Amino acid sequence: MDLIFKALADATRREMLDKLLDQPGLTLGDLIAGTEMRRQSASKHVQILEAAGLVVTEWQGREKKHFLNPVPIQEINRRWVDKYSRTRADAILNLKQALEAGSTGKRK
Amino acid sequence: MDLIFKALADATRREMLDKLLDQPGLTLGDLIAGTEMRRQSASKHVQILEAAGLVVTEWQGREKKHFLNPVPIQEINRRWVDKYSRTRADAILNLKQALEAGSTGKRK
DNA sequence: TTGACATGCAGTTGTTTAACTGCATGTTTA
DNA sequence: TAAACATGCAGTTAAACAACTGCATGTCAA
Repeated sequence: MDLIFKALADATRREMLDKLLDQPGLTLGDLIAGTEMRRQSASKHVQILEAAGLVVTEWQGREKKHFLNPVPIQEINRRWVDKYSRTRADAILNLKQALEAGSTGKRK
Repeated sequence: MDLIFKALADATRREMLDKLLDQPGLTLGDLIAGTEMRRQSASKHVQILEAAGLVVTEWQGREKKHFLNPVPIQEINRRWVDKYSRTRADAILNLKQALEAGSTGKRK
């Protein structure tokens, strides 16, 4: 779970996932096309995404095709985001009270 | 958006959010109770959570009460997770083909 | 009004991270 | 089989991060 959150914490990696969502099967070369990034940097990012299970790869000859795996993200949604969406009524009430008290987060 | 993902990337901070979900209004002292962490470290984490909008605070005298704000997490769900949950059929097909080809991600 | 308390802010240090360069390995094609 | 190609792996470096210590500021209670 920690690996997934860490992987998603980087904007470059989120952009990679976006590309793979639109165009499944891109190679490493495809992924860096149009960017300033070196091949080796992108490769490291892919490793992190693979370790988190967010990207699955398949070798075809000398090319490595990359595919987005949406399951871990759905996992986050199910096991984590849902919990906070179902915020209990009293918690929301407390938050509202804090906000309505004119709280700015700054000490008076 | 980047601030939210970065804030969620740390396990300590996710635990803080869990505590605030269960017990709205905890102080900094409450948050570090039972942990090895120093007050100052926890304070830094809270700053990061506040900057991401995940935590809202209210001063009551010399105490600072902390509240979870579920809105940014719901934002992530709406603007980001949904996109990957609605993965297009052909993308899933491509992924399945990659997996069924016995791909281990390792070069043959 | 003074001492205990809750927190903030500044600075230090060790670890992690992300970029790079250089070289190695396996694959296709002429 | 040799050259061009796609990628991997190792090592370096600079920036970001997370923990700490020490000191300052504002609040409560005797």
